[in-house]
Amino acid sequence: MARRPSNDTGSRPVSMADVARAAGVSQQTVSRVANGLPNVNEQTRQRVQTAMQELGFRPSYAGRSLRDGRYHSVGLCVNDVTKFGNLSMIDGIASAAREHNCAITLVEMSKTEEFSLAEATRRMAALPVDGIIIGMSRMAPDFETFDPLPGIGTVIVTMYAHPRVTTVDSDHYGCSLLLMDHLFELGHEQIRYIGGPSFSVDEQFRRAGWQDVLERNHIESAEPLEGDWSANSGYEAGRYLAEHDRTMTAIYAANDQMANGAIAALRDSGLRVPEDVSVVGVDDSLDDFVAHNELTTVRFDLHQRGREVFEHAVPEAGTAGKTVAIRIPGQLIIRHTTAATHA
Amino acid sequence: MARRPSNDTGSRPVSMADVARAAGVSQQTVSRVANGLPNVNEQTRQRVQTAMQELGFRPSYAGRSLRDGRYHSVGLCVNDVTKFGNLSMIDGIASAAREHNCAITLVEMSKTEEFSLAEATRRMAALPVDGIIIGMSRMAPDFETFDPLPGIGTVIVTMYAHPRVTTVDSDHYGCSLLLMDHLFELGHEQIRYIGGPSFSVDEQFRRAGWQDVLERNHIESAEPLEGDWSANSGYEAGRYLAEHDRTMTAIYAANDQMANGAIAALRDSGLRVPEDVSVVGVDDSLDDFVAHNELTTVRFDLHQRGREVFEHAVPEAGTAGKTVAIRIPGQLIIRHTTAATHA
DNA sequence: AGTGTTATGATAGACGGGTTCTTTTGTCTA
DNA sequence: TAGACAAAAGAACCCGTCTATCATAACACT
Repeated sequence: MARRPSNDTGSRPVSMADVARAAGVSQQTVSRVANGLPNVNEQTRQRVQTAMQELGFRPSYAGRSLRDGRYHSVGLCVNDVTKFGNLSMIDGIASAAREHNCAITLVEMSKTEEFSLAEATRRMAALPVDGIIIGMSRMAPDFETFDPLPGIGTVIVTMYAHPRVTTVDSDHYGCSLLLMDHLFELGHEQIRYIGGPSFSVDEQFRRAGWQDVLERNHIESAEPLEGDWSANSGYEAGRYLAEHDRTMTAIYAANDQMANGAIAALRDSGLRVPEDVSVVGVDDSLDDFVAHNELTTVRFDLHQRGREVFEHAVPEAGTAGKTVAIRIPGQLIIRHTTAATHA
Repeated sequence: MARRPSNDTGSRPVSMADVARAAGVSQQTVSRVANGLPNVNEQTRQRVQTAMQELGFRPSYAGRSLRDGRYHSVGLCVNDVTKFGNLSMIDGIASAAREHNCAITLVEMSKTEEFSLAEATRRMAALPVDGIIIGMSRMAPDFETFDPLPGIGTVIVTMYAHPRVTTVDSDHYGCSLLLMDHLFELGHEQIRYIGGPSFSVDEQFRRAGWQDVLERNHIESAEPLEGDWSANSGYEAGRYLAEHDRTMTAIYAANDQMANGAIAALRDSGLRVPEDVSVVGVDDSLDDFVAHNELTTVRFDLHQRGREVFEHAVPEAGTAGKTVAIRIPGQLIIRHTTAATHA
């Protein structure tokens, strides 16, 4: 059987051996030069470096990884790259990874189908990753029973806590408390809620926060409305509320996009914001899209979340072991869609 | 020197040899089971699989890659994940990669600093990638002189053509032609332009398209305005135009966000859209953020672009070799911010 | 008994980089 | 000129997976 050619012409990538042959030295000397080790004659070093240049040598990632058992990459699994939550997750993790001189190995699962943590883990495990991060934007069917792969750091980005896996997320419950407290201080009590799709984990926690605050204040909560995160769905909901609820003084929309839609709907219905109805959102995501963004909202520190996620997935000496659940608080940003009630 | 333990307790990842030992078979047989080869007794197969389960065996990515010289991942280098163009690129490539059962190795370069293609290539080359994709949203200083690394597919996402590298992009020049033709058909001639930052490659081509159409029709083009892609910058520009240009009948904003800002500015200045001034944008990116999006715009098929990019970066048998420049046309979407002139 | 089939093991080598150990070469000193 | 010592370079081997041979059983079918 024909041995692959010794790279006179061959398509095989250039190895240290090829460089060694070209420079007339041993492969070890090439290694020494490549890694800047001492005890190499200056003349020899030159010769080797020239050979490297000419042959276009690049060290084999596979060979090196095999040797030192590390990949310098962290695996990230999301279902849909474009969703605000996932995007901001990628961004945050990317910058944390960069600080650690690490790449991200990104796998996008099906955008529509439900996916299990086991499946996500299985796919990530076949890739060059030192740690696994799974964005769980909707409840996985095997969340309770899931066991992380031994020997590799695993983090799930979600609000739910897990007994055997570290979870990290922005505090989607706490943001509701911030906003609701703000509205209460302004005298609002009849606060309607426009949520995202009910399968969304973020939605579940944001809604729970809204509901709990009302209950704690002994206010009977009116039925929450369900949107799909889009401005149009917020508009629909806003229209409905403007026409059917005369007692409402404020709307809490579970994201800024829906809040923006709701504001448009209220104004189209002849209601003033914030004079007649106050509106709040979450995410602080409108700036690029809307001129003079005036929405009161909550901003999350997504880079901090990225760092936390990364550092728990790839524990840097010592941090290892403990399973924790980290919730990163948001920050209330008061603009001009909220005002005190008249009463 | 102490040999690493044979994994009674050791932290070394589980290898085939470990599984073989546990199952009391040879490494050969484990390999046969792992790869579903025939000629393995059903009972033995069971035993091996059980051992794999118990030990948590996962085949070494490094070992396998070293062996068969492929990584099943494509490298993607961008400067800022969150920018619309980059995000949509990631999304398109991710879905193309998934179709090929491939992952994406993502490297984010500095968001602010200029980066060279050589630098990007150097970093990507040290990672497990079968191909390299570089998003060049601003002109790289070494674009002209850049030589791709031999032996690895390289694609630059940009409108500029390159003699030695395949480039792919949405047609940021053609989109201007589509929009300008549309406006001309409606009778507009005094069409002002609100562009993105001038260092942006997309901006350069969109503006060139606007300018060329005017010149071709022997219309002296008024000074283009420069924004930063944000709605606020579009608002500023729109305000300025409303106050200083009485002859203008249409505005071409280089993206939807600025268009949206411009519309708000025009209305705040007492001008009606589209009755007094028509407005168009590019990207079709408003839907999620704005209720009842009525903006006439151009939509790009970002998934097609992703596929083209991917398939040229990782040529599937045969496609290899030729350097091409691919421009994917956009699609004009006429909504209700454009109308015929009165005259 | 002879032939073939199936199951498994033993051994080795390829892949590329890096470490460790050993050998060679060169220089300086007594 | 011999001995000491350091610098330079080479040889061997490991990492884990896969494949390619052989070799050796056990078993079935004529």
